Amino acid sequence: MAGHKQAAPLRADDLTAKARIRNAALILFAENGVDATSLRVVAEAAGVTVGLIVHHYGTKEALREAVELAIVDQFEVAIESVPLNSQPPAKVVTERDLAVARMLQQTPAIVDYLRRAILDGKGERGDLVSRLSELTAQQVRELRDAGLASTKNTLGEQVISIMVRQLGRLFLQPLVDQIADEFAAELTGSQKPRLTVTVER
Amino acid sequence: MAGHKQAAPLRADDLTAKARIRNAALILFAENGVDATSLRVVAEAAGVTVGLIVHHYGTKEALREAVELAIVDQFEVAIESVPLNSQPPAKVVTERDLAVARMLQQTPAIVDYLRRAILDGKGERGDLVSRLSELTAQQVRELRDAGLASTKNTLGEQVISIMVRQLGRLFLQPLVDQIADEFAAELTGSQKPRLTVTVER
DNA sequence: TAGTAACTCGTACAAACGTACAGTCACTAA
DNA sequence: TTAGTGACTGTACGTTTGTACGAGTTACTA
Repeated sequence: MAGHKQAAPLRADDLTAKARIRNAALILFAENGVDATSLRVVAEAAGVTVGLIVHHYGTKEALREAVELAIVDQFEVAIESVPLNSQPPAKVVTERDLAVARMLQQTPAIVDYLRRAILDGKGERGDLVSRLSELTAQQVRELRDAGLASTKNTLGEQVISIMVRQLGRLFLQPLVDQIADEFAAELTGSQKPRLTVTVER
Repeated sequence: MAGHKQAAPLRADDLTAKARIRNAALILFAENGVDATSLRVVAEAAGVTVGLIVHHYGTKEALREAVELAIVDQFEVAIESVPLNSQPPAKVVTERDLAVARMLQQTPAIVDYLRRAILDGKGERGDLVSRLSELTAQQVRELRDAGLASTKNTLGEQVISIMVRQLGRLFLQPLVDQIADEFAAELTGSQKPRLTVTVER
């Protein structure tokens, strides 16, 4: 299942038109939402015409699917960049966390897209969130088999803990930033507040 | 500034058509987003025709404004339902928190709408978030004048702390719920996990 | 009672959207 | 060379959207 990924580069200058379309769509979807982004502005951003988008992806929904697939891909690549047996198992967890964090920081559009996806998520199986949860669950199972992750809590609880800790802070940051900007005059000198999200029970 | 509010009831059966339109819009905007909600479905939900919406509100943007105004109104009413001098000042804070929490629980559409508003927030002054921040700031100032709230942290920090603690949990809950549903089989017996959001520094 | 203002409806329209399709170009295989 | 295939363009079409507007109805006032 963890086959060799081609990793579909999200950042490069010489890409096929098909990839340029997908990357432009990710950025625009993340920034303005899928509904508010017309295929025409995607085409313009990618330097192609609307017809070509239809040619390559068929429908807008299929383009969205491709964008989400690319996002899951990035997560997989980041996680697999730290193999299970490469380090003392205690370090694998924190290293993988770091790799994902670096990936998200390098492609902030993914964070923005995820925020919207979770918001609009119809909770259907096959959802983007579902796929990421499954990915996380696999990771937890791996760690358990290696005798590392505790088996005291249920798998579901561990998955929630990981994803919410990782994503929750990123989701709430815009709220913090906006408020911080408005009271910038009174937040003298000190850096912007930081969030921590914890899951209990 | 804290004049007598007419409180614009959000839940009642005998309302003017104008109010029914606003309430239907709040619910539908919250559920599907503003862009994905056509004036025609709002009209149907309110039991009127599209023409009447235009007559009362002019544009869709103005209708959205009215919805947001009604939300801010609800917050004000909830806060002012616990007057400053009604109780020992130590209790005023927790009682006001409770009043707001009750209001949000009673009208969950407000929570959903807020989640979307923060997401799409263009960060402009006059925003919904801006207005709520200002409302919170006023509250904090009142408490400071009463000698209750600490003046050790800046006003901005206190506003962020209050709003994020109050709203952050509600925003992340759908994420937790969706994941919890998918691992329902493994979350045997135990209730759903609970979130806590804290702000540092 | 007459009149006027507000409420409500139904229709109409321009703009924007996603999609379909015919056609052009470049390149490869036979 | 010829036939064919995939990338790519431009136009066109049907649908849905927000908005405009005239006409009918109700309610209140003089």
